Amino acid sequence: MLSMRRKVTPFRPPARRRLHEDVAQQLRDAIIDGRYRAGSKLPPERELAEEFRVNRTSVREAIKVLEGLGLVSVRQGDGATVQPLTDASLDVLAPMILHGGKVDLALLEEMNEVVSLLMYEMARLAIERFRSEQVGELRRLRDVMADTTLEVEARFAAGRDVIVLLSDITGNRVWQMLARRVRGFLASEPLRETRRHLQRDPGRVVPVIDACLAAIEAGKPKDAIDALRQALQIIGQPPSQPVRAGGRSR
Amino acid sequence: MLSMRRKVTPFRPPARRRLHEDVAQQLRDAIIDGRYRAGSKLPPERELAEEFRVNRTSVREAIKVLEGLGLVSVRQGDGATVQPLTDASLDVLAPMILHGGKVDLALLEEMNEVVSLLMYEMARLAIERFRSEQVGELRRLRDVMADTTLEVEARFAAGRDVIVLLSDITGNRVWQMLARRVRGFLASEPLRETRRHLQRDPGRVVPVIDACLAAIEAGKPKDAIDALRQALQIIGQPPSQPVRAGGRSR
DNA sequence: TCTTGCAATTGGTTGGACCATTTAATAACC
DNA sequence: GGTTATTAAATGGTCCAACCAATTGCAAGA
Repeated sequence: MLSMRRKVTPFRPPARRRLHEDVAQQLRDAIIDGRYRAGSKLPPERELAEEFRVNRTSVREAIKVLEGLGLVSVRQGDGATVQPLTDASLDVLAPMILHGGKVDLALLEEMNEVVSLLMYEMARLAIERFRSEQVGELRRLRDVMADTTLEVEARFAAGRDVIVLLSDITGNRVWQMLARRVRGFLASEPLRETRRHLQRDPGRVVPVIDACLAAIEAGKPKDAIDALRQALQIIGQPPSQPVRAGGRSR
Repeated sequence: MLSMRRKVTPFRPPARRRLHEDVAQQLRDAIIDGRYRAGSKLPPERELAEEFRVNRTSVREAIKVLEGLGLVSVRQGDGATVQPLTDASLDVLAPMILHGGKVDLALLEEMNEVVSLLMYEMARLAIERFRSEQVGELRRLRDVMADTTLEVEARFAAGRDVIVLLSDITGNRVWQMLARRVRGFLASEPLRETRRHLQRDPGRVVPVIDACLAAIEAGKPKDAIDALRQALQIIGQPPSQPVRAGGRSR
């Protein structure tokens, strides 16, 4: 039926990164894993530098990143104190969901509750403020998502772009910023890996888009919003069983 | 009638900050003000160091902060490229709303649309999942917000704590993280200044809380949610005219 | 016992040197 | 002349060593 197309470009981006990024990621994961508890202190910079076999500068830049994520609080003379994960930036959510190679399904579902509610409200506003000249781009993205001859990742990317497009339609800059953060979040490696694990299908939401487009063209935006609400019931809940179609063995 | 109590402690925390924080803030404001356009490049680190009269290290740490905020993208060999503000972290929203001493009322309203919808959905879930032993803390916060003998800022803080409390009641860690970010956002200096400018009243939402508490104790959570929805109409929209009562001249 | 002051710890800053990557100008080649 | 390889300049990344500044705890002294 649908041929699961192999990756055309099996290349991985070179893992060559900046030193402090590597250090920051390791420390970040250590905090997420609970190896450093909230309230406790990170080892002194000089000590970390020695352990990582790296200059103190790199450690400092790494800690600066952690501070920006709200994972630690740094005070001169005192050290870097680990903060509760609930106080951290949403940017750490992705590595929290997938850490140690395991998917935290409970957290994934909690994330789903928030994101789907968020996206529903945003889409609702977008439908109310829709202007006809914006329909073309939405239709184009829909076609990409539905095209099973394309790579899975490209189709997912189109789905994420729909989110950004809807935010642009709202004409609200805060929705625009939020949507772009959500896009980045969904495009992050941990979330991709999670989707691979759950074997999600990018075409899942195409019927919803079709229903909305049809309703809008029929001049019945209310129906489009209803279709969205119904979709929440479907998309909001991860399938209890992995999708069966086209299963890959690994 | 109600005596606008003067500040008991007129002390300001010493503005002694880390160098790179100051540099980061200046650069951040420059980007927000449009002095550096999206797509253009920041001056080289060495140049900035000279201009700021600081060491290159401090400039680097500042740029690292900007990178974490998504304001610039740094590539070795090439410089630091300014990113569109829509791609930045929500953490820059506060200084965007109040920059150059002026409040961007349009952006403030856009923020309000998003935040009030967000908080409404979260509160709705909280009401559905409410457990009786959690009512005490909510009532305590309500009393603080209603107590006009307290400092205005303390009453606002209680209001922000309500948000966090509601997120805890949902039992959803992502709502918890989101609520704490919102609290930090609302507690930021630009937002405080904005509230001072608009002369907002911390007691505004007390009737809403009372209505919800009453409905919950009456075993009618539906009514509580209805009260919330009605409150959206009131709170969601900033008053077109500044509040008249107790007006300060300046 | 309490206060004061000192010293150790730890983050913050500096200056300078050198490495790695990117870009553009330049030279070599066809 | 146009294309490709080379080189050099610009710029961020890392390292080193030293010193400054804030915090904390301990010890001496009142």
